[in-house]
Amino acid sequence: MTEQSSLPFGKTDVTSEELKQLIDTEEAIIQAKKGGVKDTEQQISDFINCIPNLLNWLEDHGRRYPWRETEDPWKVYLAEILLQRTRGDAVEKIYSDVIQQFPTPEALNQASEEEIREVVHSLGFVNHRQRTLEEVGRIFTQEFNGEIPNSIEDLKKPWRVGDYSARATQLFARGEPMALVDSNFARVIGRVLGYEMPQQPHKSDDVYALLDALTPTDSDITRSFNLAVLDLGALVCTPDSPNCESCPISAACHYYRLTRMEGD
DNA sequence: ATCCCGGTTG
DNA sequence: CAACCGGGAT
Repeated sequence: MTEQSSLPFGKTDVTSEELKQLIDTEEAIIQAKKGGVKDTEQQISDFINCIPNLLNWLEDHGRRYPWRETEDPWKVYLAEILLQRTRGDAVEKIYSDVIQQFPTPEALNQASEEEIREVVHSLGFVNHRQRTLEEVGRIFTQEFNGEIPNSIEDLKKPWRVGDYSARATQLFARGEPMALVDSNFARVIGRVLGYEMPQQPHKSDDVYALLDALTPTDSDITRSFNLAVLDLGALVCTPDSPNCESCPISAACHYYRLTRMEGD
């Protein structure tokens, strides 16, 4: 059999015909129009046709982080907390230490404040992180019998665990199809579609509606799709000087067409 | 929906 | 000195 392994990137070998069965194109068009996307039907169609390229790019260029090699909800959840407003490379340096020191919610619950502060120190946001982790240990131990909750709502109970971290856990650990919205994601989608992003995209219901519609409703493809957009934003479609020449979806990119007309 | 916060690192 | 796989408070 050629059954593709799910980790680290999910399913990256997909045809655009398959994708069209898994994407709510009608809804995506409706939502895209709200963001002022020009020539909407064609733009969405072009984007979907480029997704296979995007997923192939991920297979070759995607970042391999340890939290992408597991579907253990605890390890994924901890990683998402550490990754809040923080570079992946910085988290990678301390990640194994965190997992070793806090292999379970109970272990975290037993840890001292100084112990927690020390291990996350290099990430910054030390006060945030300390309080969050303390609450995670206490709440998961006392209210959930040491288990990792299996709903967005419950995952958000500890202070400073919001939609992004909770959704990311359900997506990467439980395979629930849904879109993530972070700064990278918003920038990439905004540029490609020519969608006018609000100032805080991760709080916009419209943005979630658009991205949830665009996200393929298959566990392994949702995974690859989200990781691909994330890594594209971090490695190629960077904030100030995007490297459009090496972008796998420039053929469908509204921003790229603009820069070609102005530039060089 | 808007404003503010956070702290190490490259 | 901005940036970083956001979130709380108002």
